[in-house]
Amino acid sequence: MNNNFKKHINYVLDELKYPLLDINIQIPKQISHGDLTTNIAMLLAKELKLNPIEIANNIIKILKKHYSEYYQNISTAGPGFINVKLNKNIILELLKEIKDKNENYGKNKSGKGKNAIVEFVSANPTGPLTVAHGRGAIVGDTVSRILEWNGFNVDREYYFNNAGRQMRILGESVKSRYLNNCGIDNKFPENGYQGEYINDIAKSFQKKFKKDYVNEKSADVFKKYAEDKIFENIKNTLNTLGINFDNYFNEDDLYNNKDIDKTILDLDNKGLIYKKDNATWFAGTKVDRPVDRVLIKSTGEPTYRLPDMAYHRTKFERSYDKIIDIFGADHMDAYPDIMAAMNQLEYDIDKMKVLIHQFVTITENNKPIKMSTRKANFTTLQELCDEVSPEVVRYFFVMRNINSHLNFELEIAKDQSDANPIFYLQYAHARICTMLRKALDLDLKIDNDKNLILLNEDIENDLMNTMTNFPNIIKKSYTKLDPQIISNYLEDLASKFHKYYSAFRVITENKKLTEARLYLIDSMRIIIKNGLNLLGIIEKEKM
RNA sequence: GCCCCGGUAGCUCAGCUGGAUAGAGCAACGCCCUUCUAAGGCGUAGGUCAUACGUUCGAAUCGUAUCCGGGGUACCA
Repeated sequence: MNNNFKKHINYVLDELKYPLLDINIQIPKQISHGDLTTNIAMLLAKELKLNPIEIANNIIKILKKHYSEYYQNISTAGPGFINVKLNKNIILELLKEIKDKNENYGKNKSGKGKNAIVEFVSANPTGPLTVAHGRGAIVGDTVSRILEWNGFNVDREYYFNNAGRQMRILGESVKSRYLNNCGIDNKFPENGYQGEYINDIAKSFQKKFKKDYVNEKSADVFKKYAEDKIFENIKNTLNTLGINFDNYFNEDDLYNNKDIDKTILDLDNKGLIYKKDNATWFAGTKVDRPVDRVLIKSTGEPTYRLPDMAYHRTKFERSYDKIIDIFGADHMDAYPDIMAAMNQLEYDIDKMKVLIHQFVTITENNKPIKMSTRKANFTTLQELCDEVSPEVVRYFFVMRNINSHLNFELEIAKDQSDANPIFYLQYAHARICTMLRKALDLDLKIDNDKNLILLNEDIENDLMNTMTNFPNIIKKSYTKLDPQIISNYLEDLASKFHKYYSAFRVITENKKLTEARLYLIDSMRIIIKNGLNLLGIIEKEKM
């Protein structure tokens, strides 16, 4: 309905020869203010230097002339708001859409025929995923789902590097533990990975190969073995959370197919490359970046920035219409250089959007747990999923704004019964299902749309307004690329439902009213289900 | 130093493309289960929206400055 109101206002502005400003439609906080409201008259007042109330009255006059069948009431209020109350039959038509579209209700086609790539997790296979990775994983997957609901074809991509120093240390760490376990004294590598999982991998290696490799000079065998084991572990964890990648992109490919060389060459042709102190530099300062950066070290090894640039190029070359990266705050510094480079290489960087999520702090009994893959003390994402359910984990990571630090109190997350909003949503869904089951037992119809006009309580009107706003919420979560919008909406909807449930009985002696209300709550069931599914959570029919 | 996030009720957070009386949950206190699931609802109490100045008819929301917390600032990823 939002959209119709917007269209109508637009038409009126045109007829009145007012400037066509961006029209902001809202659902008023107070029911008494009507179903929809706009502040357009006040915006125009500023523009035209006229009295806002007068402008509002002019708009209302034309609105009434053309569209009176849509609105029960149109009025101006306060400093110049235009409030409308919709005609009942308009709302009811919108309500019927919910059941018609069912599991597709809320989806739109704005991204139809367009391809999006979402890169997330991208953890190198040096250890199990930590809780900190979890935030990126879940935000990335949920953003992908939001894009899909808005019609995009989405590829989820995981970028990784299985070469380089960290991986070498990983191999050496496993080798050292293996030798120890075989009774051979040796020195553990400096900065080696100390986690218990290293020893687990070493033991598994020993079980498979016995003492075959005690005289092995290189650590490569161990590295490869560890990589496979760790990737298996990572994929299992992601699978637990319902996250599946379409593509794993190996950084190594960029070397093999010469993309790295080509990127340096092309940047050089733009005059952005120079040599200094035996290293190859990117002249960031020429393109509004604060400092120049080394792309190839004096040792001949590239820094991470270079393959990152070459990698992002492939995303543009692969013709994606939308390119989204999910990073943790610790990677903050790299991407503006990459954007600058892409811009210089004449790619349309408006297609690219980087979402930076802030840190996750894990506390246990209010004491922070330090997390480091290299040190031993960290909580893995898998452990967390095992302690609570994966669904609780998903919800926890999405219900906070990604720009805010997330305080993950283990005690609360482990406690399934308590202050956990996910149960509030599930409970609403389950309550509806119970009523529907009872209705079926009583041979009542839940699809009878003949008596919907009887839905006349304030809270019923409020519910219908909130429910039919769901498609707009999906659009908003897309324009803002913010999963939190969905969870906030669902909590609002569930709260209204629980109030309704307490205040009114659905199944009563009055059959017509009962069937109208059943129709209403079944529609609500669909929205809660769709919203939860969008967040990767399966609805519960019983609790 | 510079860059990026955040600072809203005792705690955890919504609200931030300026709008009508700043909202939830938890914790506290008091009510509501003969009636579709009390994992719920209702009520009470709790606020200098970090601070100051500015823009505006109107600022939690925008701008500038300051303070506090987190992150980044490598020829590490």
